Amino acid sequence: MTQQVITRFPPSPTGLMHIGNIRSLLFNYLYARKHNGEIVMRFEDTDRERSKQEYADLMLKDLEILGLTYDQGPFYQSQKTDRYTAVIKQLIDEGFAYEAEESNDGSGKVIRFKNPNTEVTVIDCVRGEITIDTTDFGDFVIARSVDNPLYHLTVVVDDIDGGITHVIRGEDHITSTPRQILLIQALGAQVPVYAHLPLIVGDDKKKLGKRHGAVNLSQFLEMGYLPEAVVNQLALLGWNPGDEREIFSLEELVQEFSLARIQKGAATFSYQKLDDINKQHMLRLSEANYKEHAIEFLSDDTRNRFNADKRLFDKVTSSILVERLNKFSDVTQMDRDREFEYLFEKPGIDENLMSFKDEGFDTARKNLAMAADKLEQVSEDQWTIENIKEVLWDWSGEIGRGSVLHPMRTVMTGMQRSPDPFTVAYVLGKKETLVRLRISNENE
RNA sequence: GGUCCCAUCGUCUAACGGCUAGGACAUCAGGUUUUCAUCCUGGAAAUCGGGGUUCGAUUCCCCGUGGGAUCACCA
Repeated sequence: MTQQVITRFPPSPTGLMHIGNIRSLLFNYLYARKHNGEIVMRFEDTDRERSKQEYADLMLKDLEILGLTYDQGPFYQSQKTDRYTAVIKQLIDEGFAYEAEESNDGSGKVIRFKNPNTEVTVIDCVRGEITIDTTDFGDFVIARSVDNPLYHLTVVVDDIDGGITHVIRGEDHITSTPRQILLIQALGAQVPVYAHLPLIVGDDKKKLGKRHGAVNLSQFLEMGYLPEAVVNQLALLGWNPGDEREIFSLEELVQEFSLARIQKGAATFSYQKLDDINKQHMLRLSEANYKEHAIEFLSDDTRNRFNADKRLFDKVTSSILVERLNKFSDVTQMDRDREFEYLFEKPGIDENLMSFKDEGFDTARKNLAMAADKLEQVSEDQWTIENIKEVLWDWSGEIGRGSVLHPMRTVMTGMQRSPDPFTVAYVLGKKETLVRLRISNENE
């Protein structure tokens, strides 16, 4: 048996969880789970100024939402200073590091690593061997003082202490890898396997950032995207299963994942593709789950009205929403456009709207009366879209479908554009449908 | 600028050196449809350029061009 795989989630709690962040964590997750390994959760919070506990808490919550579980931690580097201090002292004692006199703020000293100025070769799963001359780095700083360590030092110590076997991270870390390898060698530890992921970029090909729009998970959730869709999209940015499948749950991704199928080139984030992936994940949802999400995106007013008639919302969801939504926030837009209004209130009579082409209102009214008579014959318990359509289809074909269906749809909804009349009639129910179709009575 | 990385349709990508370069999203056209949405069918659309190696390069090598990352007492 080979060595147990251990990967890590090492975010810095200096802000909200970022898409690029999540992608790195996701790949660490997929690789570890695929190989029955473990994942260590740790916060790299040595920057005392910028790190905040609240960010750490929010990040943990995001991981939970995404389903990215870990096996150890969360650990906080800020709580391990004794260990780092010991390592720094050891490095100094062994001549690998030294205290330098200068310091930015003019006070105190700084700890520098004594660079052996050698060439270091990084063996990377994605890119092969990358050789870099470390002379360029000079004697880089590893700590502000013996008890105030910096990133490169803490990463290396934690990876060694945690027995991390695979470091999977963004390509932006590639040039700092040789520095870390130098430290690992000085500490006499084993160098992990590296995999540097291609960057996710915006339309301008630059690393995805705030200026490109939404980048935080919470923003995507607010826009009505499903966490599993975000995960799916991120996995496909820089990786593919080797065949033409595209829709995967997290579990399915674990099954298919392989470092060998990671791309080298940067990938542009696409909302259009996300929409498509999201829609397909929405269709995988159970009806109960679907409704739960959809109702969240309604205005309070509309939500209350639907809550008062759960059966109505069931019908709307299964016959209208599933057909029309790409993401759940689309219901917010529909709501704003008053596209649910007709469900609760009978729209006023608009003679122009109801007249099909140049047939005029009288024809419309006559056809509506006939349609009502036909529908009268469908019993309450047979009131389905299929049955409604069957009763009207052939007959309306004889006198012109538009002449019947257009007035019917508009008299029920009051809208220029709407779902088809059969669906609308089904949702409204038999009684209400007939009331709306029989306009003659009230006008005379 | 130094160092490093990368390069297939607009976008994400497939193609152990060998079919007409395949799929998805987007787009366009046609069809179904009273409308919108959906759905069906079809189309257009790519190997950055130049040299090699080879019987044969998207694929391997070199040069160029382009893009990106990184050069902190941030992570």
